[in-house]
Amino acid sequence: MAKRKNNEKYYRIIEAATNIFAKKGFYQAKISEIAREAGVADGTIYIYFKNKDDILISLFEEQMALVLDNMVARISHQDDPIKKLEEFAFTHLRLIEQNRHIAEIIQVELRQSDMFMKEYKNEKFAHYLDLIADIIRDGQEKGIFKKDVMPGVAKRAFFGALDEMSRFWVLSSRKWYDIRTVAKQISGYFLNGIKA
Amino acid sequence: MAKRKNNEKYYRIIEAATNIFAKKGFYQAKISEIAREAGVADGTIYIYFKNKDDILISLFEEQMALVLDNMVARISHQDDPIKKLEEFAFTHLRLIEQNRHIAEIIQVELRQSDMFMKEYKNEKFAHYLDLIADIIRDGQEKGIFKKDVMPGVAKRAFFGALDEMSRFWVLSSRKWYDIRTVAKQISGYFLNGIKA
Amino acid sequence: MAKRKNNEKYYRIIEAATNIFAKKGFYQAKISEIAREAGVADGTIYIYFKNKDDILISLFEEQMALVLDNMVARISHQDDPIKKLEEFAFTHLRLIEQNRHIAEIIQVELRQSDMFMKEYKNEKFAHYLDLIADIIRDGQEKGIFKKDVMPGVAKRAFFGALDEMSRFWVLSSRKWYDIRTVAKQISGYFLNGIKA
Amino acid sequence: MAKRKNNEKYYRIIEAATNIFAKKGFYQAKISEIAREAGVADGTIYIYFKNKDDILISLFEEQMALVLDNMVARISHQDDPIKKLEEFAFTHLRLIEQNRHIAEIIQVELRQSDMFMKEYKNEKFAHYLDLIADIIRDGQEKGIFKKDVMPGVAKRAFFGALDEMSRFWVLSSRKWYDIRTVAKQISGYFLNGIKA
DNA sequence: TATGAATGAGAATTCATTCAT
DNA sequence: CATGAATGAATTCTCATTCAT
Repeated sequence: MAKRKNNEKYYRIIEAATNIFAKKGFYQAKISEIAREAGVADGTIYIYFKNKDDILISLFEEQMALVLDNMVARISHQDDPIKKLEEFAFTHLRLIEQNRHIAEIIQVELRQSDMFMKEYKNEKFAHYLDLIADIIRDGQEKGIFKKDVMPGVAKRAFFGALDEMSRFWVLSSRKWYDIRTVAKQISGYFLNGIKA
Repeated sequence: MAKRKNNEKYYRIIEAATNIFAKKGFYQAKISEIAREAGVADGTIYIYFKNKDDILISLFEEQMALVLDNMVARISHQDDPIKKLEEFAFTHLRLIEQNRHIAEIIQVELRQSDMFMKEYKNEKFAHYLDLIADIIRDGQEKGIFKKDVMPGVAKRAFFGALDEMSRFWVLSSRKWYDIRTVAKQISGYFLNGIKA
Repeated sequence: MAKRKNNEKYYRIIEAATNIFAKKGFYQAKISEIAREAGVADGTIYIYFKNKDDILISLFEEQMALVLDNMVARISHQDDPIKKLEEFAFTHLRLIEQNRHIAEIIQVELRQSDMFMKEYKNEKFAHYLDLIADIIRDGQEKGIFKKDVMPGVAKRAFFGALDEMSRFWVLSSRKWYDIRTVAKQISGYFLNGIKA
Repeated sequence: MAKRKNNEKYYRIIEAATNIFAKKGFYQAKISEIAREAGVADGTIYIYFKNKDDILISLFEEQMALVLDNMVARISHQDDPIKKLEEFAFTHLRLIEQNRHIAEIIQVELRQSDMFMKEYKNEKFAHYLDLIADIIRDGQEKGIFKKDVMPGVAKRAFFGALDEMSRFWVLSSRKWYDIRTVAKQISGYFLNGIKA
């Protein structure tokens, strides 16, 4: 397999696949269609990717890396765990809004890959969730959050709340609520719920 | 298409499909395997179902009907909106625990069907979410919950929190937390967050 | 197999099949559709017919019997071989015009049944062609037609000329020529060609 | 779809299909059998042809192109419209005799394809018929043929006469008449019939 | 590296026919 | 005779992947 990084074609294929997966879904997307969209030959895709699942997973990893970096940068601007969680909620929802294709892929198509759902160890995603757990633990140490809150449960509850809202947006044709309002609401319930 | 209701074969096929989908995934499940498991001929499946997607959707509808009835019965035993939400969380998670196959299908396989994700109007599920919204509105009227909580957002946040926990369980090989504890935690965050 | 003759259902099925074959073609026509159109159960068809090919062949035989009787009656009104051939041409074309469904089946669908084309001994059709040969032989004996005309060739040439015209009509959406004119033209070429 | 022309595989498949269609009939011919006979994989056929009907239609077009060229070359050797029609009859029948497979396909199998019968605009065949009409018009202008002969009817009558004879040959196991005799007979009836 | 023609395993679905009622 | 649910064999076509150039 060719060196991926710093290779233009690798990113052309990733981008083409993002569009096609979002438009057609993982199983309906054809390798030849991705190749055409990327302006390469079918066979070329197999120089950069092991197989179809690998395109999806690579696409996901590239995006999650950006999302992670973005999120880390945003919340590092805040010191207060409460502000950090508010920032997390808003940044997450804004990302979904600004990248409908990516959001749709993560919400819907990613879950169509058996390899992804059942075999892939999703480290980037685990890391993303752990950003939340870390904030909560930090807050507990600072005496801001209740001691009996279980970070491993709370991180999932918080992410799940945001994620369900995202799913609703992605699957709806129109947006029903303002992002800032929703972010406020969700972090509001949660923060009041875990505050000491 | 033959009459479905009160027909033994219809339910035999639903049950067989539940097992096979959970074991292999929607796309890897073969009609002939479902037929064999159900003890009918391949063609018989097409007397009761339009196509493979239809099996999945029918399976979902049958289960959601049971889940809805079950949930309605459980929460109607409670008067207090707070108790109702606690009961909802516990009942939802217990249901997932007791029906791993069904949970796995709803969490994973259902999302592999384009027909389900993109065409199907999911009324049963909307109804399920609205049980939560109704409890919240009731609590607001009784002055128990804050007036500024938006039921349309809160119902998704609450469900999302439970659902993400379910996904974690379904995709994990082992169970990490006790159900009652998790239900308590999640309804705890949420209730403290929205209480007046 | 039930007695066919004098049985209403037998004829109801024949009629239904005539419509469905003409509309959809032999291979696209479904037994269940014919059954529905005839107002009987699928299985009932197999009481009156051996199989699908048998429906087509029976249909053809019933129609050819009518056509033959009709044609024999018409040409027996004439004594003169020339008048007989003119009458044959006109009667044949008028039949096609008045029974588009039947014409279409004979022209198109009948030829889609392998059994019909390759195994079936088409006695009714042979008899129909022999009406022409008989007229020609009669004319030769009376000194009206050339002795060197070969009746076995001429009967096919005459029928083929009429049949090709019919095919054109059946496959065209509109009628291009007046029947009487065409019958005149065709019998005209032919009669002048074989007259002594 | 790959470039067809100048591609060896395209013609290998056409030839294999010709044999299989003639031997088994269109509906009994299996794609995998054609592929095996052509020495290619099943999937390869779909690189060169849209579907099974397309093989049949392509086969027909390739043959009709040859037939047309052949016929045009033959009749252009003659100046006299009478000689031209005699040549047409003989060439047509000889072609049928020398290409039993192709004749059988055109006579029998082609008519089993709904796409061919109901959608395909048969330009090559129309052109073939018009060769006859052109000769007749030419003869009329030269005062050789009667003015009242309608070329649009006469071309079908002449072709139909030849075609019915061909059908008879194709469906008979043995040949009953000598080609030159039959060509003479048929063009004889017809020419005497239309001569001024 | 890049290509794209070739591969061929694989599976959903159809529908004529049967037969228990 | 009539029914129509059940059968299951049978086949087209798709498309991820390979590999000779």
